[in-house]
Amino acid sequence: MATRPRISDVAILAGTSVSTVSNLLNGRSNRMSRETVLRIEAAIGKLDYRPHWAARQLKTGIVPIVGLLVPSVANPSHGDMARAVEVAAEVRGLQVVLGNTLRDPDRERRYTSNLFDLGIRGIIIASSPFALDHFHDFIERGLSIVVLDLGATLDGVEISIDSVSVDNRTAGYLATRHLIELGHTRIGYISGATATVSRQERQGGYLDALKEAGIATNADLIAATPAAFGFDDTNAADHGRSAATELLGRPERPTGIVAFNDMHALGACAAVRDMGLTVPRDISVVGIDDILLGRLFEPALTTVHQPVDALAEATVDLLSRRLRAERDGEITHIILKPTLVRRASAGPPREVNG
Amino acid sequence: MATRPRISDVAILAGTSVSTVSNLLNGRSNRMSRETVLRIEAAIGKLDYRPHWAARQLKTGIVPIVGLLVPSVANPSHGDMARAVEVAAEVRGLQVVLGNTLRDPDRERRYTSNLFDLGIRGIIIASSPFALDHFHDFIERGLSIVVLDLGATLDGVEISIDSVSVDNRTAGYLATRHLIELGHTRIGYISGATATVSRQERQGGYLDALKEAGIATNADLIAATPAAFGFDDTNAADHGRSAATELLGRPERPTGIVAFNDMHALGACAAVRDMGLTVPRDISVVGIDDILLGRLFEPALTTVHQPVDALAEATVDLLSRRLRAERDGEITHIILKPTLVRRASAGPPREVNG
DNA sequence: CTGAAAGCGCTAACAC
DNA sequence: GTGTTAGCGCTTTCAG
Repeated sequence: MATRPRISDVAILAGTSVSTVSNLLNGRSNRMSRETVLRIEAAIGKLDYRPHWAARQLKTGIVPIVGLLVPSVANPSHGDMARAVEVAAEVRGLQVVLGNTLRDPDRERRYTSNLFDLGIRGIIIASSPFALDHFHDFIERGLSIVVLDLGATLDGVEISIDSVSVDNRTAGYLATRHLIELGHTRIGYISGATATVSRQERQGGYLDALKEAGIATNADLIAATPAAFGFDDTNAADHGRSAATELLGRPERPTGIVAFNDMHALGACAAVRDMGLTVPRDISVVGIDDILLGRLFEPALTTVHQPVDALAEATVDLLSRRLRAERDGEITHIILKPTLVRRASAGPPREVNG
Repeated sequence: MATRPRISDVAILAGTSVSTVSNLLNGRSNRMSRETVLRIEAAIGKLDYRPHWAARQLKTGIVPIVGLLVPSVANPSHGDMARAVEVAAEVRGLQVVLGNTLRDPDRERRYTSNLFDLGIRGIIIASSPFALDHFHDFIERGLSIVVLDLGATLDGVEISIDSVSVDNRTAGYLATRHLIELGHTRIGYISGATATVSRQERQGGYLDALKEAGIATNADLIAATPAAFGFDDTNAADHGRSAATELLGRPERPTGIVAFNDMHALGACAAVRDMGLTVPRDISVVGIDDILLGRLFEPALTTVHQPVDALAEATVDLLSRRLRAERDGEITHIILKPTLVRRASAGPPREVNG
């Protein structure tokens, strides 16, 4: 187990001092001659020297790691988001540590606290949390947070944390308008048990589209699983199935369903089948997210695409700039546009069909 | 931004010395009086003192973080595994840092190197790698590795790294025997482009079952996507679909298909539909893994269950004991038993049916 | 049973 | 443009 080279070894080999090497390492190459730079670089290469992060951290307080809090990576859409975040972080020399919060504020806090103790000063919350209060003291102690997947408002008030998200309202709008354009007039909206901001927004877009088309909204066409149904993110599809089953059991059932997300949509398709009906012949279903699996289902899921890679990229960029203190003060909200992806789960309503 | 309490603050408040506090913190409470212990604990509680990890690491070289390398968390089965590993690690006070390797040895090495530089000395490789050579120098430098999802042998030779896996051979056997018991005699086996150990093992179990039943094996009934088809883990279902399409296009096509994993099985179901056939009426499909999504599909996937939580638990336990140097020398291979889960994607073959 | 003191490897004043 | 040096917070010998 060869002992690793230290900065002093580099200095000796390069025939210079430790601080000069340190200066170079920290981007202050202008303070020394071109030749010195070359000598030091040669020495670093020769010794395969890598700075000791803990030692550096002890001094600077900085760790090249960011935390990523997701409800549950077991949910394919979060898994995909985690993958995208990791790619974006990697490019910037950051490692990602993962935490599944199950949307439990206690877990969120415990995780954040653990990460904070490790010296981590940047975390990404990849879900729209119910509230952010429980992070406030960490923020005051120097933690930077970027929320991924959240509108710019929380409970109607402007939030004071950087955020990146897709335009959820437009997403709900596009999904709904697509059904309207296909000829549907009785369109339902389903979601799971968790009252997230994005859910409200998507529902808002659904209502917008109906209004625009002059279709009266109807509370009977909106269904969500009850809170008692359990944790939404691990079993999102079950939530969708349950909500859709309820919706379809009501009088004057809809001919088309907009689901809060693709997993719910997939569950809704299962519910339609459960009743002996067919998608899209009897009931059309449109999801939101565009997860990979949607293409695999029969029928392939019509959905609204969320630009996952771009979202992740923007999020990590925002966070890493915060960490490098390049941006002080001003809160940034980045909102990306979703796009409709027409596949096979939505078609004209049956009445019009025949 | 209140400055955090240090060990000396605790010592002062407790009316003792820094080293005594440190001794207590490091489990050497026997070196001091009961009273001292109490006083120190009170002080720690009062100040809400938490040791500074970087400082500790600088001295001890230990970081309470383990790395987790998966091919791609975007793959639901890996996502679920990552979730399980994280839960197991959390219990032991360990954080998990995530890396998607895409099964690229270069990426595996780069990741490992990054984590090593951070002081991380334990990593879990949650996939059966092709080879482990590129980890050897890290192991020599003190890295502990546990491979999750790998048999005890690699290319037929006993591997010298701790491993935990399901009994892949039995998994393949159970899936195949199920089809045989249903009356199938022309049974195919499909897998993706990556020649992992687990794939070979599962295929071995498939062959075992055929042999046991006195059914001649037939190379025409085995299909895998070509390497050129691209990365298996992100698009596992596409691989399954492609391999199944090929298999079903051959003369004397099988009446039942065993897929290397559930994603492939789901892809195979899609392939069956592509041809205008029905699962399980025309073709039965059995997967291996038991991912959550399998229950959602129509028909619900018959599969072989892999005890994910137990696997993760065993893996983290092994690793954390290595890290605490509780186990020296002896290599451990833990192999857990899979079980068949009968659902709806496999039934009697059509000939027997009518 | 307790405490003083020497670093772990690095950074950033500050002095030359 | 380059080098000296005082710590960052902790652990751990080693003396008392």
